[in-house]
Order: sequence, then structure tokens, then C-alpha cells
Amino acid sequence: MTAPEQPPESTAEGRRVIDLLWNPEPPPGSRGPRPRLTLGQVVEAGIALADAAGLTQLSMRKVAAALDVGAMSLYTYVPGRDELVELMIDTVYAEHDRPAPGLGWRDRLESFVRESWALYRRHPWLLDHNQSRLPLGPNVLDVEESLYAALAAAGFTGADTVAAANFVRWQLLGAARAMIGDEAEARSTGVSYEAYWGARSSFWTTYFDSERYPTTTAIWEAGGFDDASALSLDRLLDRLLDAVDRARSAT
Amino acid sequence: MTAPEQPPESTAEGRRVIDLLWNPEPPPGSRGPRPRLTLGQVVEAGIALADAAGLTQLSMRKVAAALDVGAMSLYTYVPGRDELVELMIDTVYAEHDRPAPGLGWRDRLESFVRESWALYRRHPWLLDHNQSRLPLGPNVLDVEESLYAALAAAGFTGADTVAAANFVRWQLLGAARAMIGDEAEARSTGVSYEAYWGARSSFWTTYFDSERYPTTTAIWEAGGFDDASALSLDRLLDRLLDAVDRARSAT
DNA sequence: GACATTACCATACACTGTACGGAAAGGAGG
DNA sequence: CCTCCTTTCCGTACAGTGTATGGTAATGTC
Repeated sequence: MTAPEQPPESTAEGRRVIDLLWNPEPPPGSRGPRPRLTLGQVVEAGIALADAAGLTQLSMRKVAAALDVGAMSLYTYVPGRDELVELMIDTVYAEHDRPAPGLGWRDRLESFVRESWALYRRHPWLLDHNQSRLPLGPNVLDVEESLYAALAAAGFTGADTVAAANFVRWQLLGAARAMIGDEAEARSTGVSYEAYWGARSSFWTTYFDSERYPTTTAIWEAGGFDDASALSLDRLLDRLLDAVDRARSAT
Repeated sequence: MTAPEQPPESTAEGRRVIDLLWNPEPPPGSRGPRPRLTLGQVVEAGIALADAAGLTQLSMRKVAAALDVGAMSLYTYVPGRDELVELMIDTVYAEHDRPAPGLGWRDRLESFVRESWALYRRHPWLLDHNQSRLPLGPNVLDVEESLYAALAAAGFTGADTVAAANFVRWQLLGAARAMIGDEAEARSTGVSYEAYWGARSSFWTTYFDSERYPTTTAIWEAGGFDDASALSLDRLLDRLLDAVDRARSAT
């Protein structure tokens, strides 16, 4: 009967996460009381908390407490916890340097991998997130573009580029989860790698049967599980770049 | 002063998860009332719930309700939720067929990948778990052994076997998370892949800038993101086996 | 029959995300 | 200035979560 019922685009509640990602600080609707916070502050507080204690410890109440604000006030800035995490992810992706486009594909790919690794090291909670649906934010897309661009420079086109990018991503994520994720878990739970295995050392003498697991035993005896070296980033990089090179010349 | 204070190994509370994994049904201490359940029933109920609704929906109260038992009764059988999940994982790994050792390495590796894929498809909640610390259960170790054995048959030794196994695992997990995880998320949240992207379609017209993301745009225009085919299991297998073959002859 | 052992579980506590509705701040229009 | 509308802030509440505690009752051994 009255005004047209268009969705309240400008209200905080009505803004979807995509708008928050691409237009984080819209011109202040001049009416109500001044906001005490900015979206950026909320996101930064979330990042600080996740860096220190992990994603599972990130709660709306704790973020609010860190900002000296009531818990429900956060919902003025952010639709909910999931969206906050998406914003946190895109925000830290801004730290991911893009390689200079003048370099060759190998250097650019190496730079990409090292930057990602460093990012995961600074923000291990990124590894907890299912990376198959990364937020569609500007910084995330910038980083994806830089990966695609490096692979295009290597000669990949079309779907081959996507396949090569997935290859790089999955190796990187797998290795990072194995190494950095373990470190982070050790730090947050206080159970170190050695303590974890030490507590399970009785397993090896009590239950492990070297006749049931001959190959595993052989690898163990050959020192194949003394991983500190096998799982190094440099070694991963060597294998990764060579594999990409081979796939490149294969097409 | 009285009896030696050895840890109560035989009581339910004192049994660690390793003991539950390897010795799930110890001889009944004949004293108290008969248990109404078995550990196996508890684990199966957990698996059924996770299959139907995902790991986030798995709660002690719901598992208990499915078994028509009070929530706290579960703690007679299982130390806690985390341990229940570990037991669930090892239990479903029993479904993972081990390839006949007579076959060549290529067939065995293909069998391994297809079996893992089918397992993830039946139990997508496996993909939610951080696979870098799989439970040390008999079935998990059997599967790992079969992978190592296939790679040993391909000529890998020592740390090279571990590196190759990691390569296979990470590609497999990455692809499975991208495909199956998305399917499962769509099923449990009711938001299909198309609906998810449809809801974000305004993004492409509103925010996406083809000049900022030229390579991404070019791939898109070449149809590189029409993934249904690019992400197929067969294609993954081809690439995977070829890559292993090349790494094999490279050493 | 007394006692030791064990299974079962009601209650409670400390958390979580967030729906709801009220209070109050502050600019805009009269 | 006063009123009104918009917007921020947030106390309270609800439906969940994992699990610590401690009581009750069932069962075997002595």
C-alpha cells in the first residue's frame, strides 16, 4: 500500500557478504548515532584472535570483548560468524604478494608458492577452512589471477590452466596442512609432535605388527619417515616446478 | 599402603583410544550390570548420523538418542567425541578394498585411488577431518600399507615412497574435497552448486572487472571453468598415474 | 546377605551462534 | 525547539554443544 518494498540495500543487515567484501566502507547513512567501530576493526580483531588461538576459539563474544563491545553489536557490522571468517580470509590475502609480471613462469610460480606458504604460516587457521569455496573477494581473486597468469606464461591455456592450478594448490595445501597445521595444532593444544607420538609410543611395541605392515616397516627402517627433511618447502618446490614443467611440455 | 596404584587399565575410562582401536571388545569384566550396548553399536550409530547429516551434526546427544540411551551413557564406551570420530574413521576404512598383490603397480594404484574415491563418496565427512593425523587404527594402517606396497612395486624406496604417497594422497584429497565436498555441502545445506553461484551472479555483473583479472577472464571465455569434465575422476587418474610414472623413471 | 564393581544417567556448568525487542543517539523536517 | 525516523548498541533468552560430578541400581564374588 505504501512505499515499494525494495530490499533495504543500505542497511547493515541487508548487505550480503559480497558487498562487504567489495565495498567495505560505504558512505555513512547520516541518520543514526555514530558507529563506534568500523568493519575493518571487527575483521582485524577476528584475525588477531584466530592467529593467537585458532578458528575454533574464534567466537563472536570473544571478538566483541576484544573490542570492548557487546556481543550482539557485531551483527551491526557483519551478518554472522561465517561471513566474518570470509572477510578475515580475504583481508589476510592482501598480504600475499603478487610476483612482478616481468619474471619467467618458474620464478613467478616459485614466488607464488613461497608467498602462500608464508601466509599459511602467519595464519594457520586458513588451513582449517575448506579451500574449495574461497570467498569471492578482491584479494583472493588477485592471488588466483596471479597464479593463472604465471601458468599462462608457462604456456597453459583454457582448462589446462585450471588443471595445473589445481595441481599446484592441492600439493601446496596438502604439504602445508601436514607441516604447518601440525605445528599450529601443537601450539594451540600444547601437545607437541614429539609428545603426541611419545604418548603413542606404547602402540609401536604393543600393537604394531611388522609382518602385517612389511612395506611400512621397510620404509621406517630405511629412515623414510624421518620427515623434517622430506617435508621441507624447498623439496616440495623442486618437485612441484619439475612436475609443472613436464606437464607443460606434454601438452 | 594397600594395593599398588596401577592405572585402571581394564576400566572403560582408563582405556585410551589406541586400545579401543586395536582391542575393541575386551573380555567382559564380570562384575557389574550387563552393558546394554557394544562399542561397535555406538560407532555405527555415529557413522550413520555423520553419513546422513555431516560431522557438524554429530553430537553425543543425538548418537545417544539414536541408540535410545542417555547422553552420558556413551562415555562408558568412548572417552569423548574426538575419540568417537577416530573410531568411526578406522571403522569405515575397513570398507577400503586392498588390491590383489599380484597386479602391477599401475593397476594397484588405480584401484587404490578408485577405492578411496568411493569411500569419500559414501562418507563425505571423512573430508572434513584433517587427514594429516589419521587415527593409528588397524584398518587405516592396512590402507596405508597397500598404498606404500603399490608404490614399492613401482620401484620407489625409502623417503621417495613417502613423497610419492603424499603426492597421491594430496591430489586425491584436493580433488575429492572440490567435488564430493561440494556435493555433500549442497546436500546438507540445501544450497546447490547452481543456486550458490546463481545467488552470486550479481557479483559478476556488479563487481567483477575483466581488466583487473585478464587471465581469469580469458580462461572463462575459453570454457576452462566448465568443470564437470575437467574434474572427473578418470581425468584425475590419468594425470596421477602419468605423474607417478614420470617420477618413477626420474629417480 | 554383604560388599565391590560397574553401567546408566539426571543434573549442571560453561560455552556457542543468534533471534528478538527495547533503549538511546543523532540528523532531518516541521 | 520539538518531533520523527533511522540506526547503533546490546540485555536477555533460546536452543544447542561437550562433559564433570555424583547418585542409583544392577550384578557378580565372597
